Amino acid sequence: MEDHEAYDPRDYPPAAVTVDLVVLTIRDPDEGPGRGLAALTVTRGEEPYQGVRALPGGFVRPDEDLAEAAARELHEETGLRPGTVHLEQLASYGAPGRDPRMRVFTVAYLALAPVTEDLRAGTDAADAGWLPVGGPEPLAFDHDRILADGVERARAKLEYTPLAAAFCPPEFTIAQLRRVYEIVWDVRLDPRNFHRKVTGTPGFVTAAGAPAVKERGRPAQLYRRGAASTLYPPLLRPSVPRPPRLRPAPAPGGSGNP
Amino acid sequence: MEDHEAYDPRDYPPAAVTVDLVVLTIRDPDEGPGRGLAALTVTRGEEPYQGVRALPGGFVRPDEDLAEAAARELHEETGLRPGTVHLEQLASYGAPGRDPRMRVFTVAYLALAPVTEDLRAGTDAADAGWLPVGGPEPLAFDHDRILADGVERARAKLEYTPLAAAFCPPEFTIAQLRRVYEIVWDVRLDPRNFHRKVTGTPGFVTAAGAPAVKERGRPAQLYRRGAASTLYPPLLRPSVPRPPRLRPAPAPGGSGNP
DNA sequence: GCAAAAGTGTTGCCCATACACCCATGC
DNA sequence: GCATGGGTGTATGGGCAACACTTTTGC
Repeated sequence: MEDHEAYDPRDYPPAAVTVDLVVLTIRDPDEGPGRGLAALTVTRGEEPYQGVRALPGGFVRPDEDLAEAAARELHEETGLRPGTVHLEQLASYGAPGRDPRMRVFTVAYLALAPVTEDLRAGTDAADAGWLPVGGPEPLAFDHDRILADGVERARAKLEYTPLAAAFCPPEFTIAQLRRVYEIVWDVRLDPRNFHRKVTGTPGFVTAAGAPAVKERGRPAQLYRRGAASTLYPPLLRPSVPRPPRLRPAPAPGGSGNP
Repeated sequence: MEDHEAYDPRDYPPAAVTVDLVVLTIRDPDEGPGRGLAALTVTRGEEPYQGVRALPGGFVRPDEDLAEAAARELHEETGLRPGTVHLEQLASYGAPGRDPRMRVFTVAYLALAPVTEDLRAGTDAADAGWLPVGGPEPLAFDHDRILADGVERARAKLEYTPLAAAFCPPEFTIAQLRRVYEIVWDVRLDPRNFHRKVTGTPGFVTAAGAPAVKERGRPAQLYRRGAASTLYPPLLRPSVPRPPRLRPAPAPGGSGNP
């Protein structure tokens, strides 16, 4: 946009700007096999990559801001209304040749959808479906890279934001929330300490009036998402290996006291 | 890029994609007034916003990836070579009308430059200069918003990465590093605890051979940047007010023991 | 000696962990 | 009763803030 380089259309052949969506959800949070993170994908109907799964997305319209385009695409693909789900800008990708047809820049957005959402309500893409994250099937274009960036963003944000609740229905138990963390981080968390930590962090969750839901064992208290936008103190991933804290070494060449 | 919407040039009038740079540095780290964060700006030579300062930037060339374009612009504006400075993608902006001439999408990059760098070496923009962050002067287009996003990114990243060293010359003292934190976060840090914390975090800094530099008082040990890409444990901003940890309240409707 | 800055030792608090233990339900 | 899952109490260890104290220089 800066002007010390003039814009000459001959130097800059037509470029398209699209919005691609990384929509993540958690499947079968209580079941053993098949449970895990899944991403929304559509099967491409034409070349290139015909028949290959890709992230949903589309062109940014002339009257739209980027976030508006992302929200519109999300609604078209899933029927989810913005406000219901978390939606944030992820990153942009624009390597030459990433689409063989023309120069295409894409702005990727990350959305987190509740576990129970049914895709089929209002979707305009009947070929849409959830694809387990980390599977062997490669996506079209550079979408594997975009998906990996989205997953890593989600993993990191669970640490210092209450975003894990975005994977849960409006009312949820602490154990459900814990399973979100365990699945996304691929770790085991102590149920007792997790409970205390979550209920003790201001604004993370608020107790719902309904006292309990019954399945097996003692009924659990239901909670709703709290008002906080960041968690203090954060929940740090135990997966990162913690190197032993270094003793501040005496500086080399320093005048030690032998 | 997805294909369930065909691309029709009549629906999508020419769009340009640019890269804008938020280059931050710290001015006068030891002096009182005038010290603080500063951003690289250029004065616009033509309409719109003629004579107004703006972030440096330019068009992405057909054979360039986004990161390459950002590195090229950075070199053109400052003479800094990639590898010398930290450069990362920040966010993208594309509201309709943000440039009155045409639809312009911009991918912003954040760069952190050492304190002592002299701009004039190799710059092609003689009208470039450092503008104190937070001053009253508004920037052209939506660049105030982009700059604010860049500053917030830098503030947040100092917590869990060794990026503060990017503001320092190759060899620096712990006190210099502490002043970076104090300026960027606008807080006071205890010199003793900061020293212990930095030297005790694996990979943050490594002692340089040269024992000391003399100014006033006892000469300080010199350090270089370490190999770590993330800090564990992180240095948390004391500026965020810490609400008292909640006692996990007995759930309402729960069967308390009165 | 005195001021100034670098760097160390020490203490107390808070938090995270680990785990023993109690509570409430279905069968 | 017994299994199952929800939730609390408590001991232990470690990081961090606070601050007294020592070291090394310029004046």
